[in-house]
Amino acid sequence: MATEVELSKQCLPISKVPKYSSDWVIKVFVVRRSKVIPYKNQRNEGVFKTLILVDEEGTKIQATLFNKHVEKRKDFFELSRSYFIINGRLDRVNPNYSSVHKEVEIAFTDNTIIKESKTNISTQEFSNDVVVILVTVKSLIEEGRSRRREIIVTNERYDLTSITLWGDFAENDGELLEKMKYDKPILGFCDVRVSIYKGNFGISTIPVSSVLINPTIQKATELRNWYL
DNA sequence: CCCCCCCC
Repeated sequence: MATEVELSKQCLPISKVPKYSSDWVIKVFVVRRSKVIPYKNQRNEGVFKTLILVDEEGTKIQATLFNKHVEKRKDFFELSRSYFIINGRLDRVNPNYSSVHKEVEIAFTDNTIIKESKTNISTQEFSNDVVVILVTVKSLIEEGRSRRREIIVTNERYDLTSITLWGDFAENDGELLEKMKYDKPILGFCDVRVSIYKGNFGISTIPVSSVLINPTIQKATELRNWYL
């Protein structure tokens, strides 16, 4: 197994990895990890899990673990940790499903090697991010299978803004934020949707969104300093 | 190889 230093030298940014190739090393930071989701249709049955990863340039990419890879890779991809991915495969995104990257996503093969890195990537900025301070967390609303939870946030101009968390953002992240709300955490939202309801500007999560809690990025530090 | 993309 190559060392951390050797792997770092071989690393390519996602933007430079040749498309549809499977001989490369990237280093990514985990911004989102779904739970294990079972599926069943006419052709296939199994489980999958999706990840959203970001590299040092701020390029985000989705990765899907299918079936045996869910179990095989279960000790990897903790939130807010960095990993080397060696010899994964870059596949074209399936237009039927949402993906955070327009063209490609990562698939895992039997030849793919994952190695945790001891140093986090030094990303200062994620593409499409909104950095705010948490003000209030409202309660979870369940309607049928739908789950949503509204939170109120602010920026340094005191623009109070409503963000609606959907699905597992409402359940998992929402519950975590409920517990942390008095600490006034800084939140980084990536790839969210802007909406106008009754003349009010608001934000909603979508399935490709990610939420970073107290991210170690410049904008978060500036906002924290403003608040203190 | 794939579930969700929504609401007052």
